Amino acid sequence: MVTINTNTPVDEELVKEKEAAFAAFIQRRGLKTTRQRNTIISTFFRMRGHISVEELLVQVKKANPRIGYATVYRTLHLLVESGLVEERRFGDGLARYEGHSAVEHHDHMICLECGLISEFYNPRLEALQESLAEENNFEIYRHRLELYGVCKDKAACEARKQQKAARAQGA
Amino acid sequence: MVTINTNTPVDEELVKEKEAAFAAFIQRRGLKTTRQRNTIISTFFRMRGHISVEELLVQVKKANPRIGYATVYRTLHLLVESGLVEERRFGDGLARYEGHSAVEHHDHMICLECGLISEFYNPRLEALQESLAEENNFEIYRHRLELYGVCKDKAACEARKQQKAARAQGA
DNA sequence: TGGATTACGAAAACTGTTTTCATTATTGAA
DNA sequence: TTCAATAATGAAAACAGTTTTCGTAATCCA
Ligand SMILES: [Mn+2]
Ligand SMILES: [Mn+2]
Ligand SMILES: [Zn+2]
Ligand SMILES: [Zn+2]
Repeated sequence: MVTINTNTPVDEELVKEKEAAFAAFIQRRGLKTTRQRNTIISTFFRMRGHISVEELLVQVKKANPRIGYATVYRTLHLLVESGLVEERRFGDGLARYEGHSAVEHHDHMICLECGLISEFYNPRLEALQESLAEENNFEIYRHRLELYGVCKDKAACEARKQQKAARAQGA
Repeated sequence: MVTINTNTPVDEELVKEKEAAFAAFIQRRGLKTTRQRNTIISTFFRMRGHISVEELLVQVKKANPRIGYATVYRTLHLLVESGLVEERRFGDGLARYEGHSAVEHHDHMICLECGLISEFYNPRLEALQESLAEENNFEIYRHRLELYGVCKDKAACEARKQQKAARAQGA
């Protein structure tokens, strides 16, 4: 298993690449380059994790308070269409977005106590899914696997939970 | 792999068992037995597949047109709480419900062309997930795995698609 | 630089679901 | 059997997240 580390700082090189890739996409589609879209994508790519529209908007407004959420929604759709970003839904009723990690595809473990989302990738798991699809005469385009449960490290889990509560209080 | 067959007729024995189990749950919780709830659950348990609220309400109204969707929603929540029914979300934005099949837990393959949902269960897959969780110091409560793709049997897939379109037209 | 085209932002609309609230039904005790 | 107390119902309003509308503003190519 590969467990994907989310705590490393954001790689500026990579961000620049993604910004360029998005610019190319905009070009290709005959769309226009705008101040707002640039602000939104450069904010987004510098954030970590699985980001909700709300969370993104808060950050975006720090750079330009006049940007509204319609534009954020619209830009996120473009990011998804460009293939640079994936939409996730972990069952709390809101869409979350993530730029691709180092590993192209990955699945998730979600702690129901502290909210920690761990990412993992396992080739045996992927292969097994393929073979099950094969048996059923089915061709897989994409899949989603989410493991819901709790951290076994209760101390760390509780600490994250506290931290989260404090943040919610302050906000 | 076990592929679960959804085309067999509903087992009346099993339905009666489920109705009894729900009655027991209602009792245990100190809730009241009502005409509406009985209608809703007996309708639900006689339907097959992954049923949306809308689909259920249509059938329920045939037995009692005065039943509103608030009661259907409320009863479905009770069914889920009772453990007799599971809620599913396959990404089309609406909740779907299913009574347990022969196999307690199962995962899904969803055809993006014809909408066919195949159910499967594979112990190796389950075990692999457990071992991945173990490696990550995580305890799984539940999981969801969905494979999205297309049927390889194009003829059968197309036929289902046509049938679906015809049904939508007629409704 | 003009002018067709695209994007923006605020607000309204939409969708699936939940809640409210006045009314009705169920239930266990008298 | 009544009789409350309690819970459930149904219509409509509220809700949350997201999408659409529409008048105005920005972009960008000839
Ligand atoms: Mn992820
Ligand atoms: Mn199923
Ligand atoms: Zn945790
Ligand atoms: Zn198909």
